Amino acid sequence: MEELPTKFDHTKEADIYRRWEEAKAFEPSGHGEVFSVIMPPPNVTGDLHLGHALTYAVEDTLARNKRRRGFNVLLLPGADHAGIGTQILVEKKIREEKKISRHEIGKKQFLQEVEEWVEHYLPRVKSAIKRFGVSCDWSRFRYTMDNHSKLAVQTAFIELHKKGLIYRGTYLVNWDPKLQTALSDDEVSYQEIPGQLYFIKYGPITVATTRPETKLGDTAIAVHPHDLRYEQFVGTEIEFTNESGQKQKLPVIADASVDRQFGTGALKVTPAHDPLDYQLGQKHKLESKSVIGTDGKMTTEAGAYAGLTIAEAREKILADLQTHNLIEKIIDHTIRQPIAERSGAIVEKLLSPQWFVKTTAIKDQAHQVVSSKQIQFLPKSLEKVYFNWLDNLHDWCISRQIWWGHSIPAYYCDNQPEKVVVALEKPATCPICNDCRMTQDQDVLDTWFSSTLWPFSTLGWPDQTSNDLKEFFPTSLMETGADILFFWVARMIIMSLALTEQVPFKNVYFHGLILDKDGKKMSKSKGNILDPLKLADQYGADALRMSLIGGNSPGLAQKYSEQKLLKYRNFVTKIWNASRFVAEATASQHASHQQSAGNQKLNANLDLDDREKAFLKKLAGFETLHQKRIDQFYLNVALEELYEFFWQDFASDFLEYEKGVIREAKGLEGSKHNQAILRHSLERLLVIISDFAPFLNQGIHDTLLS
RNA sequence: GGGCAGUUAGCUCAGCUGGUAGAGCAUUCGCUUGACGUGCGAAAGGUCAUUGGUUCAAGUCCAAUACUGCCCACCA
Repeated sequence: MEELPTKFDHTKEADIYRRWEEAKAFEPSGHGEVFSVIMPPPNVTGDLHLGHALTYAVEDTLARNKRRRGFNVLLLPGADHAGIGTQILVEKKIREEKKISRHEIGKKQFLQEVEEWVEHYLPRVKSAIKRFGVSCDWSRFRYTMDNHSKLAVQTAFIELHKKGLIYRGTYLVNWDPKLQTALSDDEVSYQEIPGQLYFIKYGPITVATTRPETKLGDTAIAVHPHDLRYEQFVGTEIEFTNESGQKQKLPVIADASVDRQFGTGALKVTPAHDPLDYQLGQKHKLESKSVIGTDGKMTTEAGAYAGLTIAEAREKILADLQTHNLIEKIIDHTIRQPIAERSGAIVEKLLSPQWFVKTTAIKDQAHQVVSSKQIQFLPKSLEKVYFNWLDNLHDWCISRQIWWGHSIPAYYCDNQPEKVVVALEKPATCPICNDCRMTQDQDVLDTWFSSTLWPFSTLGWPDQTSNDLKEFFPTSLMETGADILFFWVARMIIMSLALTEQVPFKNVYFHGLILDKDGKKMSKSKGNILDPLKLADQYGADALRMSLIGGNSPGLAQKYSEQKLLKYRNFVTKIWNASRFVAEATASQHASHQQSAGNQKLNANLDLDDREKAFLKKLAGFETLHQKRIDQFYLNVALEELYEFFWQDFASDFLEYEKGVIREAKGLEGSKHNQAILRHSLERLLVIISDFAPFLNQGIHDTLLS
């Protein structure tokens, strides 16, 4: 008899996947209860990290479990065009390779470069997903910039506009001076840095500010209505000497939002460059004076300071104030600086015409569907985080002044540029002036706009007659990282309610961040990235999948190291060898019975001893509990228990026992039933294992149990 | 300033609806040349962060405290 290999050859995994794919094993069966999962589309930038691998492992394990139990399973793969992210990378590429900027290369040529980039990376993303063994339906693969997605995005924009949920207006937005685009609130993070608080004399009133250069855009002084120190000035105009030595006048207003404790209790109001000041300006009908431009330099409104960078302007204005003895004092003060998450630039708040989604109009509904359990979060604690986000929600700025993204179906009248028509096609003649050819909006949409339509745009929306939409929507589960709760999950809920009047999914499983072994975030700059593809090649995809699932608790961060991988690599080897033993010990018996593959019915006439009865009972109990764990999404617990049961109860105890009996019996006949039970038990366990380690299961059946 | 989470063996972490603490790795001892890039058997190691409460019974529920991490927020 030829020697069987003593370990699973994971280099064959890709071949196994190819066979599955050819057999079209992953398309929905068309019958049974529906289980639908739309996979989070990874960025086409091509970098898959361990978080992606974890997502795939969880989704695939669940999908395989449901599929083998007769569910009608849809697992739909896709990829995201990643607007700003991709644009930054392509800009970097042409800067390095061609030594030119995107402005030099021009929009048309630049987009060509992006398309080439995508063509290069998209296949990589697909093959990575395959490498992890994900049993998704490739015939339904979608990309956020494919033609159908474009139609969905345009339609969504138009419908929301019709409903009054999308509007255009000039508001204070987050401006990234480096990328030259507006950003949403969620794309801005804040860092605390040491700074100064300047006490500047405005005649009789001294105000405290961290940003003296915005002084040029002041249009009022605000104080608290009950502040006795300033009561006499409220409603009047104060006159004072300004930085240029000139006399200047500003009105004094009273507003309860002013903090009496801070600084001097008096606030200089710069409506064009600060959120609170902006609100004050709206409320008190103040003029707005934009002194900082989109290029991050002072505008002509800034007079003598025009053209200076913000830093230069600050320096000069402080010097000028000093000259006129207008600085009372300077103290150290920690300031919160807004940073653009993508580019790292310091974000400026400035007035700019942009498109917005009126998310605030849907937030009550968005709150309700979660509090009423129409959507369940796991872990539940994230519901509070979600509610908190909704409570603080502002409308969502969706226009971006970049090039790579979905275009906006809005057309301006050339004669009256303030007039706009929103439509799928550019009107042949302008319905406003009946004269011009109209110009399309040059901006593109925030990447997340198309992402938020994903649960239904992938299923055929806006085509209401789509079978997939009818059958699989709302989807059963969304599995993703807790870090994109706001960016994505919350907005999917809002957009789905606004456009389909349904929830997008019934369950959300959030996994936590995967950290390195020291508990640090993995990032390229730190050089502590573990590449899941390399790990899969080194240890096998099954071991990788199990190591990620085994260490994951919903919502909690996990420290990850190759040590965890070793545990499951050994588990794979253990399963292989237990199967190898059973195969060898039962080969002749098995053949003589000519059992058909998959027939796991145990002959009822077999005479079982107590030990065997006990084991089979324990096995049945384990199977029941295991399925319960899976149904509750406790995959980590389910896997750990499987590990224990297989290794201890099956391999070390039961298998060793039967091995002894079979050896004793020597002759085949004497141990026939022991062999049958052993084989039967193994096959039952392999069924469960196949959810977690599909390649291994396939390999065992191909090589050992065939 | 507000919120959320974590704190369990040396390390990494499990522990569902409360009932005399578990795994992997590391350590110690023994065994094993035919399933097992090893495995098997055994040992050692924890007052489950602290304090108080509920209970016949708490790592598990409640309250407070401490430390760590994360998120949110218009103190200019």
